[in-house]
Amino acid sequence: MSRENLKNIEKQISVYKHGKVPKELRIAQIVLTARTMFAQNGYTNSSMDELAKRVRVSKPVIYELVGSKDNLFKMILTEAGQELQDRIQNAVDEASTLESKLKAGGLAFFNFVKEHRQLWLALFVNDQGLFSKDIALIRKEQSDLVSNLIVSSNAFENSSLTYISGIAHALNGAYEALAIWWFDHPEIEPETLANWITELLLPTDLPLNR
Amino acid sequence: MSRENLKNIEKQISVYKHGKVPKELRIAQIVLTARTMFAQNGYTNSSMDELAKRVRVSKPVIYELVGSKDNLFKMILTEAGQELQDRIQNAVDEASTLESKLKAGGLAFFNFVKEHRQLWLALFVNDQGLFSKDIALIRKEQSDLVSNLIVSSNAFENSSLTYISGIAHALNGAYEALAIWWFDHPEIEPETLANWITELLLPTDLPLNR
DNA sequence: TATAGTAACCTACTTATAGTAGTTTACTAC
DNA sequence: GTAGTAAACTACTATAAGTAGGTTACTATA
Repeated sequence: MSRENLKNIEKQISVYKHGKVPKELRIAQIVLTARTMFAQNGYTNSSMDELAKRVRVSKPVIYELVGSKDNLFKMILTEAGQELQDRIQNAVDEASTLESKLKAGGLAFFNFVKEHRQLWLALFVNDQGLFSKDIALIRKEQSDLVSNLIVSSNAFENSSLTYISGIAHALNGAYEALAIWWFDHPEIEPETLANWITELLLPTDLPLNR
Repeated sequence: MSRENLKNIEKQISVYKHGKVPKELRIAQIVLTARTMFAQNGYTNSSMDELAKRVRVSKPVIYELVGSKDNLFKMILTEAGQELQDRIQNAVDEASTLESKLKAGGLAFFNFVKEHRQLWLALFVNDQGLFSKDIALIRKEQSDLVSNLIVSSNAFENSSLTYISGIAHALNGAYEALAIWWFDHPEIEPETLANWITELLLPTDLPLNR
């Protein structure tokens, strides 16, 4: 991601005294500036007027070079997605056993998020602001429900509350992702889905709807 | 959710010949109409002008009664979130063992999604359109990676590809949710998070970072 | 060194949509 | 039948995406 950083690009640009900068360089500057802007403000709260101001260029230049706000966001999204994917794939490839592959892949993912917190949030999670807090609240309530379930069952009796809270959120994320996946597999019964996740958490040797 | 349906409300409204409808009734009509509109078009692609048209009222009436587009969406989001929460809680309460509680809770969730597919998507997942396809593509690539991992490890050797695909998506959802949760627990190391999910999937009896 | 061609850029607009100021209409109580 | 008010309206502002059409500065060739 961003093989060249913004400082470099702008140094190169400063050479062109009267402001006529070659296309490629200008595009790189726009994309990198936009990436920062989206990370700071999210998609909706970023405006093309502001971007033009930051790049010190008029709006039609932006549109000429990157097409539209949507397209600009998609470029950034796709590039970041590719880097994330590559990093996970490499990590997995370099490990040998299933367990070490899972650990390595997970670690690669969390390291990516750590390095690009704001950007990751803006690109992959939601259009920050507006409703993220409200949705977070609903998620928290559901996770609390799961946490209570786990605690009262003594299934993880030697575990810390932090761990349980994290696992509860992870579990809710799993349900949600499975529900999204379900849109493309509508023939599956709700009972089956519920069984899948239960079985994943509490493995039994009983034959299951797999 | 929607103790009264829209048909009922509009029947009551039709009594008021010259269009002066009591506040409460009008609010109910607006909220229910908006819920349908948001479910159909998502937040961004819904406009207050269109809502006013559907309700056959001028825009200031809408603003007088529900404040703003944001607020309207939040009302609907909160109500739906509350119903979802209640249904899961009831299902969990009525079951006895941990396993049956997990199944019942999961089933309640998936039934809710089934009954309100479009609305659930619009409220809880994303502002449809724009980037949902691009994000879905990235998620799919990552899930494929996980699927391949599972298949090649023979960890689930008697499982169908559909099941494996679903589980892979669920697992990715778990990672993502844990990363979001991480924003509120930044002191935790990436390694710890990666271990948590690995351990969840492949339980060992070794002591762990819990 | 003049000038034709073009890449890069600009000013000033249109369109869409959230939100509002100020006014009018119909029902209600006396 | 008239005063008061709840409900509604017309017509506006502001912001932001996107565009039409024209201008400027570099480049190649005579």
